[in-house]
Amino acid sequence: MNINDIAALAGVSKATVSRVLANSPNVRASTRNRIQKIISENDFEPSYLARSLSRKKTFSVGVVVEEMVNPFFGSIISMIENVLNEKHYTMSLSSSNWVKEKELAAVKNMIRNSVDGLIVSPIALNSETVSILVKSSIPVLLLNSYTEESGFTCVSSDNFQGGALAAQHILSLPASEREQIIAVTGFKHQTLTERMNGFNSCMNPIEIYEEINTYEDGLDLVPTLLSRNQINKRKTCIFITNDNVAMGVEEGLLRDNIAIPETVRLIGYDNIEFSGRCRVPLTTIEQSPGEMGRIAGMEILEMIDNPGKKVQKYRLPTRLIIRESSPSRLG
Amino acid sequence: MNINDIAALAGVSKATVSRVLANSPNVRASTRNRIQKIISENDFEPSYLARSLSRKKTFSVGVVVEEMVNPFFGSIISMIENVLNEKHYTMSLSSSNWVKEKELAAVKNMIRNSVDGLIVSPIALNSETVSILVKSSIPVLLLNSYTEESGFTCVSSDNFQGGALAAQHILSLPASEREQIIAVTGFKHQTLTERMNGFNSCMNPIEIYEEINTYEDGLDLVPTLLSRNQINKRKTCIFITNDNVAMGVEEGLLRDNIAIPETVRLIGYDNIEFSGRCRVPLTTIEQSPGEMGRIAGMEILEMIDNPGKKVQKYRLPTRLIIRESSPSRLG
DNA sequence: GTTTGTTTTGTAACCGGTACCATCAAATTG
DNA sequence: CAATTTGATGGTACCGGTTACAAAACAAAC
Repeated sequence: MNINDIAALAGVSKATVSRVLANSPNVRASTRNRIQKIISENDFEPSYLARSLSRKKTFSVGVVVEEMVNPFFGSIISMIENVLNEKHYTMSLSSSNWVKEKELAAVKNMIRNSVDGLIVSPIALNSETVSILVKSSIPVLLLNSYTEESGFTCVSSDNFQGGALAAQHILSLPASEREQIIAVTGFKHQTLTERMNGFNSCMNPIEIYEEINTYEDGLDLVPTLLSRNQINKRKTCIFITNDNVAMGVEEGLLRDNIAIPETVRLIGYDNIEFSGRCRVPLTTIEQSPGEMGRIAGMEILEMIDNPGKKVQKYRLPTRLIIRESSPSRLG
Repeated sequence: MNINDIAALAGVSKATVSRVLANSPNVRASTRNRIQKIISENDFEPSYLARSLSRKKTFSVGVVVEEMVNPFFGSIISMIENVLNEKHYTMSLSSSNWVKEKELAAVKNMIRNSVDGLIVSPIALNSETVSILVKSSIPVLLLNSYTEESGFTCVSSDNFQGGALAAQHILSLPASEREQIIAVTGFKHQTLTERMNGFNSCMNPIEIYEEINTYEDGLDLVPTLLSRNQINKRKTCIFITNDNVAMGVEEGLLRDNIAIPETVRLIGYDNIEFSGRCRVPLTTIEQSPGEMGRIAGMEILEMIDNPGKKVQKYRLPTRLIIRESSPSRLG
């Protein structure tokens, strides 16, 4: 069942059916009604493939993120979808699972599918993906990533400020509560690096542990922490650039009967839903993934509608959430 | 830059370029090389829109779920995407956010976009969405939903068995540990109803609370629980058909200094990542969302390749995970 | 050097819409 | 009443590919 069939049934040309489909005013009311009746009687739905090809517009936006099973990206994606749907756009979603080849393939695929715009959360900024994006002729928005140089519109959290916020919280404590400072971060991703840069801009941790990426990594780090830093001897503050890892460290410490926050204070990052519900609720830095998604969605739509729009750099502020793993003061 | 431009540059007809694009063997090697050089020099990517229109095949599968910010659906979706990508299919994702109109719109949209197959996790089975799906001419797979009657292939967890498993765990306890049984469930969704049916098939809770859907609902339920059932007087087992809610109940009980599991035992459902990390780790029923996604993805691809394939009904078994909120025996 | 067979390439219809332009009837105007 | 405007509809090229079929090129056989 296609537009020709409907035209034949209605005894009109397909141009007229097309006008009805597009709600053009230049169709006599009686003709319109007749055609509409036939359309609904036959459950006819026009092919968006053909329409898109002809109109050179798909009303779809591609979204490529590092992972989906992650409440942070989940919130972003969900909000992007809401914004797009409101304007009758469709979202095409792919995840790279942190592998650059998959990211590149996903982006190429989106372009071949003629998306009207592209929102990408790149694994790295110096990648082939990004150089493809530079050449691309469609609007591109970088998510959760910030770059000064190129002509990209960026929407990211202010990770530097977030790291600084964590440091300032520690500095606000009495000196006796912060005899030694330790930082724990993950692999080399811009977001994590900036968090550490912000943190380090305010203080000098005695030790920085890198490549600690998962809950289990956090758990496994505890013995090292205890032996190398004797954190049960000196009042220690540990800043961990990721709540999930922080929960691992917390669990490890509790298993060794280290008192939180009396002996060790923990400051996480992300304010994931469960960081308020773990054994000792985490003091953490809150981002606004929903807001990031909302802005990214609105912005890409504006870029599509208005190709001359000038590049924007959004850096969303973060907030300190104080909980029991590191209260303002003890007791 | 399109296929005609490439053809002109190479001095051949577009049919020949099309053959090169499709890796047809019927092209002289020298011609093929010349064309391929021109293609890569110009970064030419064929339009999948045009190709799909012509081939009547999009290599895309639509997926409609209730929500995305949810580790259960996140795992499913992520695995579906993996399976599809492996076979060079694309996933189109939409979420209904539990509103039927959005679900219907999403499904219609997928169909208009000519997806080759559709995976839907329906909000309800007696909806307009499902009746559209019945009429649809493309392969449809119902996810997280089970229906005997119609010709749908279904992939779901065996929720009845899961509920029964929870009940059997309680029955395996000494009678002194289960003086009264309470059940807490959410809104009328097939999965939850079946969990309760399975549970009730083994025992009769003295009270069933319904429409308890969120962590906060769980938290708020505790005062009612205490006053109506005097759960601090009798050893009580509470079965809650959702871990997130169970964590709310747990938190509420702990705030009232009710001992878990000494006074009250909690049995949740889902085994979400954090149910092992909350204050008192939850005994719960584990599903296999990843496996569901894998099967759904493989199955829909087979249905697409082989339209005559007979309908399958997958019901994945669940497992009891025993943790501290209700151990096999106390102490 | 034809004839026949096999590759390789070109032509053109088609997929299912959109949109420009032409046509024609009805309505308005002088 | 003829001239002109307005409104509704039809004809058709086009979007960018694919593919059946025809034609041409080349190789092998007689």
